[in-house]
Parts: sequence; structure tokens; C-alpha cells
Amino acid sequence: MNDNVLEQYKNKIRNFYDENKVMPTYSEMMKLFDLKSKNAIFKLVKRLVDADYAEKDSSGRLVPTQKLLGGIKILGAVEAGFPTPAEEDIAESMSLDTYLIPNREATFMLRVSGESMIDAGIQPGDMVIVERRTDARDGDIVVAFIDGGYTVKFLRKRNGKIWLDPANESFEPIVPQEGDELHIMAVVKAVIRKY
Amino acid sequence: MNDNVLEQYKNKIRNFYDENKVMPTYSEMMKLFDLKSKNAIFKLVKRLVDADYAEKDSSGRLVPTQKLLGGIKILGAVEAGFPTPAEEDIAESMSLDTYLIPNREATFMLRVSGESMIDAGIQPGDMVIVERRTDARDGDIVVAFIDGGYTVKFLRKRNGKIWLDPANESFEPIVPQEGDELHIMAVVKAVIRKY
DNA sequence: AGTATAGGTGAACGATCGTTCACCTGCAAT
DNA sequence: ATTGCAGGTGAACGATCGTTCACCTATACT
Repeated sequence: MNDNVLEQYKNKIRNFYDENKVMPTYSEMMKLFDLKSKNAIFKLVKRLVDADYAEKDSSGRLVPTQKLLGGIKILGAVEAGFPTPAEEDIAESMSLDTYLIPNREATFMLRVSGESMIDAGIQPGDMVIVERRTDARDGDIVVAFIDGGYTVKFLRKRNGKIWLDPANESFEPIVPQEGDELHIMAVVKAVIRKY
Repeated sequence: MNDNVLEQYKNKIRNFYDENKVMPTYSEMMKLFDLKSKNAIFKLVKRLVDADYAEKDSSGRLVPTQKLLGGIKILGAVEAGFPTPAEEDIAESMSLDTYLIPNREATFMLRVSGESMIDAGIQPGDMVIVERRTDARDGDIVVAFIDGGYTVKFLRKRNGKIWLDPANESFEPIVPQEGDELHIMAVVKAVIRKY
């Protein structure tokens, strides 16, 4: 069988998995590939397993491999150029979810408004991925609750003092007044801007 | 059954799915939950389905729902505060992969070096998600091949002229000379910075 | 004390799964 | 012209799946 043909089967299975979050059964593949025999599927699956597009667990259940699912392809050095579809295998691939979300329970995404962090490369409209926690270190970018509202700023801790620094010369540092507590709500772990 | 207990079962199943990319069978759940009867699992699964943590397809196969997998939780307005684990359901959730990768075949991720785009909020070390294509519009941020090397810049098209603009006053626009062609390799669709 | 009831065990059921067998077909190489 | 073989059909197989049944605890509530 042509490698190119095999790849088409691979893509159909990947699409099925993406849609259904489950691998197709042999019967489903028969419909999917327009074949009328389970044995044809059986041989086909064997090729897919050989090509490391899938695995079989101890009881024959079909399991997708990293190679099949392959999130986004990472280009080590752009200088090498973009890989052609044929040499796709060269490019390492990963899921953005696993890359950016170490702890799903405590991780949230929210949109930033205002230009106070623009010199730190955070523009209004950007999404930030934050990890819910009440402590942070000096220099962290945090989501803080102060003066009745939430804001995203640099956290500063010096000489027992604690305050918030913007990254924009037109804004002033926010120093908590007496009786107005500064609550750290979350720490910014990543920034995402979509065009 | 306590909702809290059900949630623990849910988490175990989610972990299983994350690791194996496949939902556990009833037999596997028996080991997973330390139960000795399939029927106990059967009743448990019914609860999970009722709670919309999973679905059953036409032939009884267990399929994870969006609610089970839940990528990252999105906070509409931070003003509303962070949801407690109990009210998690309020927060909409999504996968970053589907959010940022519309077309997986042609999408790549690469690291930016240099400070030439810093005023556009792209700092050295940031990752950019690019879509492989040879055409782009005026104002797009592109990966271009010129003068024997790759670079990330704004694309400008005016009066039949085409050139590259940096987003940093210390850098000069790159205007292709005679005999030195400007090749657009990809269009930047998103920027990711991880702290 | 009596009794529902939620949650579990253990065994049996048919359905579907993946696997295997024998056989057919068309193309390519000899 | 003949052979070899990759790739397909169709039917049968046991294994495992999800489902269902009867029955057994505990605990909570009259």
C-alpha cells in the first residue's frame, strides 16, 4: 500500500477521534473507509499500528498514539525552513493544553482590559492564563483585588512593603492604603494574543 | 451518593482518559475504584451520565463529554470573582488547541528571537503560532524569508510596493532590493508567552 | 423493633468486539 | 501465459463488553 493512501486513512481516523473523543470500532471504520469486510480493516489497522499511528492494549482495544493526535508542530529553528507534509515526522508536536495548563483545577483564562501592562507585552484584549493562589513572589505578574476591583499588575515586595506596579509610564504604582487590603487572587502564568 | 464522592470518581476517570486517551471499561473501573461488582460500576456510570460527565453512544460505549474533559476555564468578567470548585459549572471551558489551531495541518509554533517586534507586544522568547501560507494582507504579522534568513515583521503593501516593518523604533524597515526577493512563509495567528 | 433505601456482591445474558479462516480478484513481474 | 501477491469479501470464532437479574448488607428514619 502506498504511504500516501495510508496517511489518508490516518487522517480520517484522527478526524473521527477529534469529533468523538473515542477511536472508531472496526464496524465504524467499515463505513468510514467504505470497505465491506472486517478483515480489510484488520489488516489496515495492523499497518497503522506498525506505522505507530495507534496501539492496541492488552485486550485489543485501539488506542491513539501521540503521533496520531499530534497537537501543534514545533519548529526548532526556523532557519531550517518549514517541513513539507512528507517530512512531518521531523517536527516535534505537542498539545497547547498540556504545555500551558500544568494544574487544570486551579487554572483559569481571562481577558485583560486597559493598557497598564503594555510595556510588559500585555495589551488590552489579550488573554492571560492564571493560576489561582493567594501568594506570589516579588516580580510576579498577578491578578489582585484592591479598592473594590480586580487588576493585573506586577507584584512588588520590598522592605516589608507590598504594592502593585504597572508596566506603563502613564500609570502610577498602586500602594495599598490603611484599611484597604491588597488581595492576591491569582498569578499570571502565560499570555495569549490571538489575531 | 454525595456529590463530592461522585466528583472523585469523575476525577479518576478523567485522569485515566488523560493518560490512556481512552475511556476505561467497566472491568478497568472495578480496579480503579476498588469495587468488586460490575453492577456497582453500572449504577455509578449511570450517575456520571446523568451528571453529564459522560455519554453512551448507540452501542453502550462510554464517551467523554466536554464537561468531563474541560480544558481551561474561561472567566467572563473577573469582577465576578473566581468560581469556587463547587460552582465550577458556571465557568465555560474550552481547549486551547481548538481555540488557537483552526487548521492543524498548516499550523506551526516557533520561538521568536530579537526585539524588533517588541512594540507590538512580541518579546524575544515568545512563541508564535503561525499558519503556513504564501500570501498575506497589509498589516499582517508574517514570517518572511529575505536576504537568506527568516524574520518576523509587519507586512506592508502600499502603492504596489511591498516591504517589512518592525515594531521597534531602533530598527529600520526592510525594503527588498532588486534581485533580492521577499518570500512570505507564514502568517502569525497568535502569540504565546509563558512565564 | 421494624423498615425503607442507597450501595454493594455475584452470576448470568445477549451483543458487539477484535480475530482468524478460506477464498476471490486484479495487477505486476517473470 | 503463468505465477505471485497485495488487497479485498464473507462467514465463523471466542473473548470481552455493557446490561440485567436476584440477593445481601449497612445505615437512617419512623
